[in-house]
Amino acid sequence: MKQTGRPRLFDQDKVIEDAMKVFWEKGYEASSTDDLCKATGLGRSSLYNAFGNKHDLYKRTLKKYHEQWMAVQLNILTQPIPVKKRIENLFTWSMDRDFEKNSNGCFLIKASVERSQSDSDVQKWGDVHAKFLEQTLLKIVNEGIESHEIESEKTVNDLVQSLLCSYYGLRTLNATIRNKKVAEQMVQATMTNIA
Amino acid sequence: MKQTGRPRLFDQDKVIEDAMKVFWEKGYEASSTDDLCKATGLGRSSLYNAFGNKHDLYKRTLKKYHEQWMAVQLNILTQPIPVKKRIENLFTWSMDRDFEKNSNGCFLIKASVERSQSDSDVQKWGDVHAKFLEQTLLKIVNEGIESHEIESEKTVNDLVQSLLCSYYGLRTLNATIRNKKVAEQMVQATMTNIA
DNA sequence: TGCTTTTTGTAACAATTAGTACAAAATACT
DNA sequence: AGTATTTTGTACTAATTGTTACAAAAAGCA
Repeated sequence: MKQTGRPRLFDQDKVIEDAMKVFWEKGYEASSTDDLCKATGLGRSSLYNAFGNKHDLYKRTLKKYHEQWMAVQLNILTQPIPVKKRIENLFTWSMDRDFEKNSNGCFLIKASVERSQSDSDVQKWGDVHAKFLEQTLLKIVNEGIESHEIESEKTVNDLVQSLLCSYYGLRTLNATIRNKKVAEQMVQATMTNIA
Repeated sequence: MKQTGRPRLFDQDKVIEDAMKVFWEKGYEASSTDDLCKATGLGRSSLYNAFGNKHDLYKRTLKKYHEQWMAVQLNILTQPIPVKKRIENLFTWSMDRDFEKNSNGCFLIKASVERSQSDSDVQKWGDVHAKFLEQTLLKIVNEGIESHEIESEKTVNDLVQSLLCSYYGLRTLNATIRNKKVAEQMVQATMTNIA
């Protein structure tokens, strides 16, 4: 179903991705519409015509981020390798992202800490992302218990909650301490909890 | 040593505290100098005359926050009660702060996630606060091991890193999920790791 | 009483902010 | 070719931003 009217000169997905980088790096408040225009290459008219306003565009970036990384994390956690190794891979993968050049950590964590109190869209996507991770971990920890890969006196719930907590802690500390050696120790320390 | 000149009509400490609330709630970028004037009751002249500029005032609030809560946390962790109970108290105390009305979590965590990448003062105080917590935990976990209160095959370091990670994770998740029941479960799950 | 010093209130500054008005441009359909 | 529809570029808005200028006010000291 082709549209009538002048065709767009830009790729919508690419623009959302470019805008995401701006919000990710600077945060919502510190990102000006001018920054967004420059980063996306769009003029103000095109940006407002296509996305409504700054906050609507922000929402699109949150959704896109969630969908992208949910897929990646799900992939890591469903590989045909031992459960513990998969979990460790999730942690080392996150750590590697956190220590890439110009990394700003996890966009959704940053957005949640900055704004979830005052922005229900941020609240929603932060929540969705955390719940997804929790459910996925629950599934594979159960898998590990059934296959006797994981043997623990703790309940499945305790194991999962503790892992989720460590995951968010690692990513937050990586933004604070910024020391890869320390991060690696934390991953190892976390793994001892599902020994 | 009394100063010459017109005396101040305000209490410096009170002003820093009021300004802290603004930065804490809105973040640095979203806090306008007008917000700061209104919250502190000072005119623009007085504020700039006394604190230089917005960022210098921000620095004062970071320092004050660190010093205040460091004292509280240290007090919790050095009570004459079992080590495990002290650690649990640190977690429940933090959780209670996170679920107070209009809570914005830990100011330093929020500031670090928002700005530590681009603001060396935030970086510094976030780092100092984390290191303080780490060192204090190290001291009392050692204490717990020597008194045989804590018996674990894990190294002291692993225990401490895991606790620190869980602490930051809990506080970050409390900003994201905002569910006290879940938070309580996480504290319990964390405590099973130093069983 | 004057002189110095500091604080205070008012007014202003240039720059930036998010968002809009409007006409020209580019397409599809008739 | 002409019309409808959408996108685009330029210019603009009104409000807000952080910061400063300056004179009046309030104290100590001579």
